[in-house]
Amino acid sequence: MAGPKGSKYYNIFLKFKVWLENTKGESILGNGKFELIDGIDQLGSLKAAADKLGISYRKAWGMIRDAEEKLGFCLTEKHRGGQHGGNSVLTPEGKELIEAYKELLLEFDDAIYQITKKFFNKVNK
Amino acid sequence: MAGPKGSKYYNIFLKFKVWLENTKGESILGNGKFELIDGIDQLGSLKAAADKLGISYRKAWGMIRDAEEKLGFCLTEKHRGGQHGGNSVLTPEGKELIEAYKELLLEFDDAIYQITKKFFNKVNK
DNA sequence: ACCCGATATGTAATTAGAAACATAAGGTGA
DNA sequence: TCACCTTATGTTTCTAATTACATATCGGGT
Repeated sequence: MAGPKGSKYYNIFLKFKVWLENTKGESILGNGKFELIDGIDQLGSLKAAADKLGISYRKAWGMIRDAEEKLGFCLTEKHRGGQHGGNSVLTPEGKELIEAYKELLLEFDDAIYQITKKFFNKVNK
Repeated sequence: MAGPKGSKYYNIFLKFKVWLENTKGESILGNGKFELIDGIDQLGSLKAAADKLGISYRKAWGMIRDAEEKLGFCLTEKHRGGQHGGNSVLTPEGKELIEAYKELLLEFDDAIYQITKKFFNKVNK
């Protein structure tokens, strides 16, 4: 809860978001894409990752293309055809990126907790 | 710059955003509205603040109404008519809020700086 | 009484973004 | 060679979010 019961900011929350951006100010990838990439890592296919997140394959595919295009290198290695129709796995760079991002989130959560507390303290009389 | 020249993440940046949200997951106010409120504080009128931000009066007015509605208390005190047509000033609560927000941003910047350094270190080979 | 400039607000028009639809292509095993 | 499943991608349809347009109100000063 954001503040003590009855305070002005009771049940109001401070939220935040982090993402990577290029010099043009375009978003390269944020939480949604990270989750998708993580899903590919876990499940071994874009289709399966998309299903897990409840988004269409078309959308998921576009997300990956967009991210890789803007980064300038590939996060995934795709294979189509074959016994199971195809599959996708992370490149070493992709793997590195999600690992770093996971740690980033942890550290962020920590920092945020402190800052949030201070904010509501100040604002709640 | 995000990393050393030639590194994979050269000219890629970590960005963030903070905002207030209610229990329904609706955004109450973020950076745009804070800037507007700050403008009102500095310039003494919604019109002037809107002009400063390059947005229409109609839009600015809607932003304030929306924020106040969702917060459940007023951030501004509006007067219409009179010698100069009218004016708006911040309520004590409004003033408090932008002050707290400004400090919040500073602390956020600080945290981001630390975390960013670590992130790009890990990800740039 | 009227003018001015700012607040107040409904409605219509435009745009952007997301989701849905459709279809091709690739490779392995039956 | 055909079936199967996944990657690959263009096009179109919806929907949500902005922006634009149009007006009304208010009160001090001239």
